[in-house]
Amino acid sequence: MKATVPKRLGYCQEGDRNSLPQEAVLAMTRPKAPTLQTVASAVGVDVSTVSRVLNSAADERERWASAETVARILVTAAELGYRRNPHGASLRTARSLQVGVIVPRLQDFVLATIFEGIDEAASEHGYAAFVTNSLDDPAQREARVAQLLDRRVDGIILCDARREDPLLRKLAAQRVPFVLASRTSDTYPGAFADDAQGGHLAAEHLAANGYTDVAVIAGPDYASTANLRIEGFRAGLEAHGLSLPEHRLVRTGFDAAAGRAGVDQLLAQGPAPDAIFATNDFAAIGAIGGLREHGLRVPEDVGIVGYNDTPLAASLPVPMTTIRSPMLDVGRTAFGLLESVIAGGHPTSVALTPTLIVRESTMSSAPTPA
Amino acid sequence: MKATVPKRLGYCQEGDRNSLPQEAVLAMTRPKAPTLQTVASAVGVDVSTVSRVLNSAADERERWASAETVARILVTAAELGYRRNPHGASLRTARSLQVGVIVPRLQDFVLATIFEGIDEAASEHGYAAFVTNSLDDPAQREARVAQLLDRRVDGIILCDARREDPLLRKLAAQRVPFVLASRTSDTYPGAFADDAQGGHLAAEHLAANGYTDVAVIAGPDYASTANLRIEGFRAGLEAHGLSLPEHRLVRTGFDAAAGRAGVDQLLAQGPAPDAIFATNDFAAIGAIGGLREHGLRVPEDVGIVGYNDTPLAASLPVPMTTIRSPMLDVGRTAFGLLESVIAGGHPTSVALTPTLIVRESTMSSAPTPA
DNA sequence: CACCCGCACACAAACGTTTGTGTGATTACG
DNA sequence: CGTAATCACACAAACGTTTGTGTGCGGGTG
Repeated sequence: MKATVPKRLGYCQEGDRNSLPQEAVLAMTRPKAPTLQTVASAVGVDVSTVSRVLNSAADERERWASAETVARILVTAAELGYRRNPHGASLRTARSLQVGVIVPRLQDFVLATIFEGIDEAASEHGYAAFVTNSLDDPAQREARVAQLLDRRVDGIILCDARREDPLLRKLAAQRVPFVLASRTSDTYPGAFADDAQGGHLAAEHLAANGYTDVAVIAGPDYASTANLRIEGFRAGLEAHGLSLPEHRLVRTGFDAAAGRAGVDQLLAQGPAPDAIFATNDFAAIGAIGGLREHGLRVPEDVGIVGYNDTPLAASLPVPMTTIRSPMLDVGRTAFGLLESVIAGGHPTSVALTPTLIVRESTMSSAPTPA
Repeated sequence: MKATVPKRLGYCQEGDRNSLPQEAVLAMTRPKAPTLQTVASAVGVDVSTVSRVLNSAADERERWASAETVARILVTAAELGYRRNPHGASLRTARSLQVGVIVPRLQDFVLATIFEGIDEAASEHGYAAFVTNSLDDPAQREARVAQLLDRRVDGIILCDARREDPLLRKLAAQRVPFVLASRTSDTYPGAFADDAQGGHLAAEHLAANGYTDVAVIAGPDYASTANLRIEGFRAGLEAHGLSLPEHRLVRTGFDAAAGRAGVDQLLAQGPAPDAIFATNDFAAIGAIGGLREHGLRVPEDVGIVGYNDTPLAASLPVPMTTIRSPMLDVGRTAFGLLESVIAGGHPTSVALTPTLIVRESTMSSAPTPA
């Protein structure tokens, strides 16, 4: 009997199953899917012919069978509801048409969006995409990568790369196809938003609006995104004759709690700055909360610039100036790069351009100039 | 040629590959993974023995081979780095150890968290989980489910069920193992937060704090979550002698923009309510923004209760009262139920209890009673 | 001593594909 | 008209597992 089921899985016994009339049992069991063989014998040809016809592009089909046979194969496959069994195919071809994605945390809006882009592109190209959290923990990410490799994914997209990342070197040594997304590392190819430019835009905007004493609340220093945004921001300030002194830069994290903590740190060191650039919208929201707790108002007392243009930014009590980065495209592009690597190519990284979205959080003077 | 790659992504041609010396090319190619056969001949036994030993629990192994053979198999498998090929296994067993998850949208913090729970549980049980968006669009979700089925997933978790859902009936008729999560529908089993109770808690809290004219901004009516929260809320109000008149209930959506729109709708109909219960934290944040635009302050003029206890809620300028629902557990439980269904069981739905988190957004009178 | 049983394995048959290599029949060509 | 090329297929061998069944051997029993 085929119906052996692992017992350890608290399997509802259903002793009645055997007492039912035969057809009832048959009705309960899922009818097994038609295979190439089913279609082949229905049409009266060999499985190989069916396989070739079904796997060819529409205009290539007649290379493998006569027009009439092609038609018969197509219609019987359709009416039998034939669907290729990916396990058989993958076993034969050693390609799974599956890719894995590692993100720091899927709860993070930015990463979720990037994955949406990856998933869209993957699905359009006949791939399926797995995603899992690494929680930015080296042990966890290594374990997750191992799981993906055990699943025989064709490639991996890493969204949690660090600078000097040993895991990447290991993957490269094992010739595992992979690309990066969101965060850069060394010279491995990947899809990124141009974070330096984003930082630059933020700085220019603040400088142009008369802010002179600006501070930055940034994410952890193992994330290239934070680093590049700071670098670009600093360069932008300097281009306008301003600077970012060390005590005006605090590094906390990417979430709201981190933003609040960042403000506490800044204010503990002296007077409040004119404006704060947070490298993440959520941190920015937390910062606004922190400022309020210290009796400071946005934008009257302190201007705020966030990053990513989360949907929230526009709907906040004080709509927030922020840098919009093309997260969905980062994801789509990353998948494209991975596909190229899988095909044996050596693509180069792609940087997508961010844009500045100006809203009220940096309008202390604009509406009613003092 | 398989190597068709979208040109738009500057894909490096690599004509040089053919000009390299033969060994160099061989060195570039990934060494093929050891199979059962590799291990078997290294040890000097049959593949079947290796398979049985490797697939048995530690204390069951000696049923299949002598202690010495078991040990030899184990160490050679380890030092060869043997990893079972899932395609071969799945082909044979007709089980993929993969499950699919359909969510309305992964960008939504709530759904991302539920998926995290599913993924955790799945991974612990040797399964891998796919997730994709349905965008709450019937055509899209049907297409996604079909893709999952084509991948031969062992079961599906649907987080976007609707009331009277034809897709669910279809799946049930085809005997596809599936469970629901987050949203209920008919009597299909699933894991949910007890949304009625959550609504009740919100109502009780508002009533107990002296609010009498309360309004609700809710999500779309095809989502059971919104409906149950409203139902529970209404019941809670009535238990305290209050009521929810029709014009105090507006249905928009789950995001910040929807919350803003909800406030506009409410205020267009007359005076502002005492308090607003939004069935989602993001909608609540949007509502706060909308209120501010109308010159109303939270909590001085209007109290706000959100839902889900998003991390943001605690760090908002005015920390928000909200209902915490155990999203991660919803995910974990959903996977457990699915596993049971896959094993042939008929589990019953599980409702997890939410808790009220009181913060400043409903403290107009509490700190300084008028 | 004949017998049976359990042990420790081996054998072999699938599962559903893909793809290299036949093979008859028809067509084309010199 | 003979030969070669082409067509329209069929055959068969993998890919790596899992699992039902077979088998020789040693030891215990009657």
